[in-house]
Amino acid sequence: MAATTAMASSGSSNRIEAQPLYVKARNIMVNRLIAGEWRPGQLLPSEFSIADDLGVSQGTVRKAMDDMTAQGLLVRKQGRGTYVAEAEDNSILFRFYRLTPDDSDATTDKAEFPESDYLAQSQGQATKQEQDIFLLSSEDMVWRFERLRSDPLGPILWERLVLPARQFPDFTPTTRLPNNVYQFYSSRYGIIVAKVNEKLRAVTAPQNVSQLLGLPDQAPVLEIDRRAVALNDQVVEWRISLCRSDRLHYRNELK
Amino acid sequence: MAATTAMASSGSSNRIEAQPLYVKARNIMVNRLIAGEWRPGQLLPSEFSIADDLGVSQGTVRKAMDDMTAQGLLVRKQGRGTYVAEAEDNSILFRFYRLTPDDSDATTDKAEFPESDYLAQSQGQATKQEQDIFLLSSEDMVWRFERLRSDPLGPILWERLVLPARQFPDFTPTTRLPNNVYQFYSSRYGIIVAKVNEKLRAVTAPQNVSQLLGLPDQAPVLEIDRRAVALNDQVVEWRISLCRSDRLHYRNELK
DNA sequence: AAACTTCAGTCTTGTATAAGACATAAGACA
DNA sequence: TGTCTTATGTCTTATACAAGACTGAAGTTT
Repeated sequence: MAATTAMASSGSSNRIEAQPLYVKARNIMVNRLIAGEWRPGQLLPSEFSIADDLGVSQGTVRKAMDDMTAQGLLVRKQGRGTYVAEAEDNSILFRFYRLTPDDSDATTDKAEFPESDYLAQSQGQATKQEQDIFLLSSEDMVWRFERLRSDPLGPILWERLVLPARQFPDFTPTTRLPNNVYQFYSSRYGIIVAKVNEKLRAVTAPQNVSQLLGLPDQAPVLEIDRRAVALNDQVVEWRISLCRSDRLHYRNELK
Repeated sequence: MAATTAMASSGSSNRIEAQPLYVKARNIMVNRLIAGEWRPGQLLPSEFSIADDLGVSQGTVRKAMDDMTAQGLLVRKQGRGTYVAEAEDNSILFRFYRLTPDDSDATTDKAEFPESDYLAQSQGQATKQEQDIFLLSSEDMVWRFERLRSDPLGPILWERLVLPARQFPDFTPTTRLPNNVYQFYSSRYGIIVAKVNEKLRAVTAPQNVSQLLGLPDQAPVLEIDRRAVALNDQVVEWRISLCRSDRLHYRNELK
């Protein structure tokens, strides 16, 4: 082991922080991701060189990376190296997309990713609720989108999407979100979405929505309230979707 | 290393199966769980003794166990040993229970586990659909339950539950399921539920259900179609729940 | 001369093992 | 009864080697 380095405390000092080396290593590396020092798609230094940098062995760095890989943060390729995951990796396009046509039974048989029609897009001051969600003050601005998403058979869902303006500085009232937003956040702004929290309810569709979706009046639809949170635990996106439930369902696998 | 054992192939035979030792070890151990050789709650032999048994090193066995622990199959306790997980471990009571009152915001603030009132219970021949789900023949029998589940504030959901009779030989028309069924399957029959697949829809409640739940006629409710699958990939439980969605929601966290 | 193949060297991640640290429980002993 | 010792577990770290992937030199063919 190296003589004197950042991590190798080695002095059995009276510091209370009894934390395994690989946990410290993981924290350091995750912080580099948060800080944007390592950006999505980037090739990381090799396990050996990181180990050398941190003053630990390759196995320890590797164990730290195990967690991050399992979490989907990193992607390893034997013989080539380890990359910061992009939203497209791992067929992760569908990681957060749970809607499936009723007929396709196989779990692997994925639906097409729906297209989007934009109904409205505007910037405005954050409402009380939005301030709570994004931890903003009353002067802060947010972007709001309304769009209708459809697959080849017709409209699937209506959704309202809110983003804190600060995180997306170069937006204009005419910039459209791409189809895969998390890929977009990742590649363009370096925002890594670590998880999303969803709340599902069954509600009766408002008249305008049921019309847009081509559903009868008072039809029941699935309401999905989703908050995407980044690695630093900040909410970076809030969306409410109203999904038709007559030919689609929300599929979930719990382990 | 031991001289000649089951796993240490060592012969460099022309078999194509190039599988890492730790994968083989994991398969062997999972099979012991499936076979019931190791039952839920049981203390496993130590990593060293298993390693000795399989003819590999402790580290390899440990790596195999890492996966199983992450999967929730095993529970490790430093200094004591490794146990086969019980359904109650890991506050796993709520692992498959995703319904939360609207007011409780914190993810850790768990709702009370609801009580059950049984409306019907009977044994009968498997329908076509049930044969498909459980891979049964037309003569095979199933148990069917109907129950109303309530929390202190009143009824929450109505559900119909189907079990293949073969798996639960000592059932009678009056035996009630305990509140935590997966704990029950595990401790009594050694059936380890590895995962559950759920399909969610928004539907209008049938009149009898809306009455039972105290909802207005035509109220939208959340329909949850759940299939619990055991370690051997067999479906061991099928249930359809209709949940009130006015003061509860289904919460999901995707990583 | 240009294009292709082969192969060795060197980089990477993946696998297996060993040794010691740390945690817990049970018996020895004052 | 309380403390110490010991045995037996898991947990952490390090090391050695295997296997995949790229690079470039050397040879071969066209």
